[in-house]
Amino acid sequence: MAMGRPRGFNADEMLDKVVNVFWQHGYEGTSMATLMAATGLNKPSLYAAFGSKEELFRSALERYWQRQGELTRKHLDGPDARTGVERMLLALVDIQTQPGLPHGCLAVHGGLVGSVASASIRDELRARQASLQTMLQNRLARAQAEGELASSVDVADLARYLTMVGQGAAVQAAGGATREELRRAAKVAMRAWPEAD
Amino acid sequence: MAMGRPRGFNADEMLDKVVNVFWQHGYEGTSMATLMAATGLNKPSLYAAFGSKEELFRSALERYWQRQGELTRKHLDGPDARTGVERMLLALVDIQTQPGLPHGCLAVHGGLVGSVASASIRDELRARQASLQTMLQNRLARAQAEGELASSVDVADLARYLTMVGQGAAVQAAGGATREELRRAAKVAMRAWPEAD
DNA sequence: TTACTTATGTACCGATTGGTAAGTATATGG
DNA sequence: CCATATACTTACCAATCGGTACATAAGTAA
Repeated sequence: MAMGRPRGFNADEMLDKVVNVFWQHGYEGTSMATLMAATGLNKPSLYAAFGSKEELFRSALERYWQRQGELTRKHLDGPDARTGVERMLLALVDIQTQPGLPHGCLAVHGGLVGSVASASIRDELRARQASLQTMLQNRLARAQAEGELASSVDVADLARYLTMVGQGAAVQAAGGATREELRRAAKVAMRAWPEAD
Repeated sequence: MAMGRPRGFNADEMLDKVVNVFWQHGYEGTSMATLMAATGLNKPSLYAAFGSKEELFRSALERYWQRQGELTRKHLDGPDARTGVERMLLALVDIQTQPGLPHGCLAVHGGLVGSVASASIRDELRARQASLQTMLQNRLARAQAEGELASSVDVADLARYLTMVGQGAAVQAAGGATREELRRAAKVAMRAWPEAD
């Protein structure tokens, strides 16, 4: 069997570059021409390696989500829920303000607006955010079962609040807030943590 | 002097419709064809009445900002900073979850991502958000001068945190969170208010 | 009615969008 | 060396983008 000509680029490296472009400009703000410039590939190579623009975005999102998720989710298994959540918020801030990378959160960026044509993309991005909120809520429910949180605490409300803080931090980061500013803001946010009773 | 044919529509009413379209889909997610469908006008009428798409967006933003700003800024003059800020957050939530209108905040929606071509639009939207943050900070500084806030409080940090909460609420609202859910989240957020010492 | 001025409807512009057909280059397996 | 299979390059596709030229409709001032 003939093997055919090998491709002249590393698909994984290229996907990383694609992630950054989508991260910075969003799905609709990124054109195939932009991706060609960022990767140095021409269009047929991109399509052959990754499929359509939408498939390419989903692949990029998957990579982004896994990479950044590893850096955040692990913190929830901290010594207690409070410090776990605080560390997770701080890790989120760090991700959103990495030097040399786009600031903010890819999932938040694309989940807000867009033409009707890209509605399914928005739905997926929102679903990702919701899954993170659910994960938080589960951690809080566990803390409540273990007695760390009072039974009077509404873990759904608290999880929504914490998610909101993370999303707000993404907006701030995209708008130019610095890592230190956001770290301090995250610590202010933690003051809303329910007092032990 | 001949007066010419009068226009067959009310420009102010049409601008309101335009506001809603930009609010829902953002600047780049909205095409002139979408605006034609939403207003019932044809392209030359839109251009004659409002100028280019960018000018039309800026007019819509100005209208949006003034309208919603009236509903929020007034609360800052409440009996004290704490209740003023809380009322403002709740008013913000109400705006972001009005029935029959797009959910979220027009300024937050468009301020995150987009192609390089629309960078000046993003800059303006971010500037609006920053101005709100500054207004909040000024109110907090006044409260500090009046003794309502301890001198140890960093009003810049607190203002950034509160802005972040509002921006996070916009993300949540765009993602489908209900008014009641966000009202409860806003009350959780207020627990971070510095204790009187 | 006539002259003039502005609004509207249609049809178009060049540029860009996502996506692809077809020819050529470069590897492997026989 | 040869056949085959895959990748790369160029050129192109229809559709849509924001924006406009031009002809016609509809009003006012004389």
